This record gives sequence, structure tokens and C-alpha cells, in this order.
Amino acid sequence: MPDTPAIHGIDNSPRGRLLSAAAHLFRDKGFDRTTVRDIAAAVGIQSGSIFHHFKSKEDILFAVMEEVIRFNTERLRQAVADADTPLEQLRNLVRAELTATVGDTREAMVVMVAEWRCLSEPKQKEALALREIYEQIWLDVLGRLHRAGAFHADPFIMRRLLTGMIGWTPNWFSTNRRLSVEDLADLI
Amino acid sequence: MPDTPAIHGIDNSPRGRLLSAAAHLFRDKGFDRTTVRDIAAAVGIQSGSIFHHFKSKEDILFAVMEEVIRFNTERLRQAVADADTPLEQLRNLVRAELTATVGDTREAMVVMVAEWRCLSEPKQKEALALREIYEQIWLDVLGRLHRAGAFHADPFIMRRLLTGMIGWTPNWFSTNRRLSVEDLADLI
DNA sequence: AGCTACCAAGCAAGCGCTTGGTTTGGCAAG
DNA sequence: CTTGCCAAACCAAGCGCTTGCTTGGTAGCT
Repeated sequence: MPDTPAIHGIDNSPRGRLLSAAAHLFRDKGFDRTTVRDIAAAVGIQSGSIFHHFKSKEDILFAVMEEVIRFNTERLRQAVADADTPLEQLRNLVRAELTATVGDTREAMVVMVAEWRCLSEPKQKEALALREIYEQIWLDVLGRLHRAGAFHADPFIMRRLLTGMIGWTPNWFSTNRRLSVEDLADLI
Repeated sequence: MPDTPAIHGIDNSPRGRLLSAAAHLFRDKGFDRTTVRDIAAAVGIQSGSIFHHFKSKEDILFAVMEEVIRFNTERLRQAVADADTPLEQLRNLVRAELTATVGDTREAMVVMVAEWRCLSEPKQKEALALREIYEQIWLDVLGRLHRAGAFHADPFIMRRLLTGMIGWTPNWFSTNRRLSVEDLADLI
């Protein structure tokens, strides 16, 4: 009965399968409305058995976020490294984040922005630290472009507007339309 | 004790005070993590007394959304009516939605986008109908601008990108910085 | 009298998580 | 090639608590 479509960057150990199933459920029911019994059923085990792999339900959510953020931070780094000019770096960043958001790590990404506050405060801080590394890559590239005179707005504001645009895409984008990446690159 | 800051467009009848308090709690704890006991305590009554005004907890959420969407639809209409040129209409729409999103109906707006899926399916449909009236105002103006050649992208896509940008603002915008409205108007 | 607004008490259901025991797969000693 | 063993993975049952909501009654205003 199990078999949730896997998420890129998560292996298929028992733990990994649990994470993928959880991410899927968290996405379309929300963290609070997903019970540990739901997650267990999705991978075909008993609810109690979950706590052999994770010490709490919150830990599952945190693990999902940690995996996805680590994986995509690496992707951003590659995107920057693969480009020569700053402008091309930006275009690659947009493409990379779009891929993460509507592509192979879509479910986990949606969960990360939507269920942030379901983490306890210490876990939030921990996740925020990872998140800041991620954001720094963006800010570096945007800052470089700004100093080069490519745009006049504040890079921080710029990043926030981009975050909003890209972060909203999973709510409307469906993968029949190819590469709206180019659309966005044009918009900048 | 009571006294949550009121939300524009909601009166201060017992019912109205309940709605404002609920919107406030829903915003910073989420719908599921907010108990009816929390809401009751926020206005200084017993938890059971809530069900004299609303027949379920979900009904409270729906009422919040309904009020805020009705109020802001009217605001959008005014924004269009107050402008002469299509471009000015767009600028007014942006300003109006920003005011709604980070201004006087901020809490309720955040709740509306974040807790959408907490509604049962019938209620979602009902809310969606109201939402579509709201969106149509945007699409009318954007369609007019598009036909006039002001931009070449699909108006639907354009609206979605704008939705993302504006919808994300409450996550970073704080009301010390005046009128970022102008920033956004420039970006189009 | 009748209505609105509320209280006090509690019920049934569902929740996260615990507990104690059982299966499974791998691996090395005999 | 068996045998003994261990750790990882899982089951079956249920505990204690919180949740949304119900019920039956009361105070005060018109």
C-alpha cells in the first residue's frame, strides 16, 4: 500500500521513506492535521513503530526541512559556480530555486515555508541558521549585481520580492508548461 | 482579559470581537493550534459560550475570511474607480492590496492565505467564489493594460507573480518603512 | 415574557507517545 | 552448513491528556 513518490535528496531507507511520506502528507493536510497514524499507514507500519526512527513527530518535520534545505543549498552553490557573469548567476539561481520549488523537491519546499511555525522555538532557530546560509548565496549574487548597477532597488527587498514570486509558484504552476524560468529571468 | 487590536471592517459586537481575537490567534499560532478555549479566553468568556455565536470552530475561520474578502473587494473597486488611466488603476490596486496585506486587515489576510486548507471542501468552494470576484477586478485591469501593450507577459501569470510578491510582504515588511508601494509600482 | 449573552460541567473522540514483546536479516564461531 | 546471537525494525495494546462541542441552566435587559 505504501509508495509515496520520492523526494530528490532523500534516500529510500526506512527512515527516508518515512520522510517522503511525511512530507507528502504534511503538504496536503498540514502538519497538525496529519497524525502519526497517517504517516505510519502511508509506509505500511504501525503508528508506534515511527518512534523507533524519530523521537517525536516534530522531529520528522524538522528532518524534512533539514534535508531539503541542505540539498538545495548545494544546488544553489552549483548554480552560482556554473555561471560566468553575475547576471548569468542570477538567472541560474532563479532557475535552481524554481526547480526546487515546483520540481523535484516541491513537496518538501512547500512544507518548509508553510509549516515553519509548527516547530518549537529551539528547532526554529536551528532551521533558521541553515536557512541563512541558503539566503546568503542569494544576497551575495544580488549584492554584486547591485554594485555593478544592474538595478537600483535594495538587494534585500529585491530578494524578498523574488522569494514571494517564486514561493507562490507551487500554488498555480503545473508541470505541463515548460520552463517558465525564462519568463522570470526576463522580468528582472 | 480581552482587547485584541481590531481589524478594519469588523464591528465590535460580541461576534465581531470574537472574530478579531480569533484572527489574531489564528495568525500567530495557526488554526489547528488555536483552541476554542484560547479564543474564549482572549475575549474573556467561557469556551462553551463561543457556540452561541458560531456553530463550529471552522465557522469562525470562514467568517474571518468572508469578512476580510468582502471588505477588501470593495476597497479594490474603489481603487479602480478612483483612477483615470489604466496604469494608474494598476498602481492603485497594488497600493490597495498592500494596505490590506500589511495594513489594517493584515492579520485576517495572512490567515486567509495560510489557513485556506483548514476549511472543509464545501466551505472552500464558497470562499473561492468570493475570491474569484476579487481576482476578477485584478484581471480586468491587467487585461486592459495588456491589450494596450503595456507588457507582453500573460496577464494571468502576471497576476500570480504579483500575488506572490504582495502576499509574501507580511513576512518581512514592518510599518516603519513608509510606502514601499512606490517601490512596487516602479517594478512594473 | 422572551431574547441575547453567558456560565459550569463534562462527554466522546482523537491525539502523541510509551511499553514490552516479537520478527527479521546478517554474520561469525563451531 | 548449521547454529547462536544481536541489533534493527516492527507489532499490539493502551495510557494520559487535550480537543471540539453539548447540555441545562441563569442573569439582565427590553
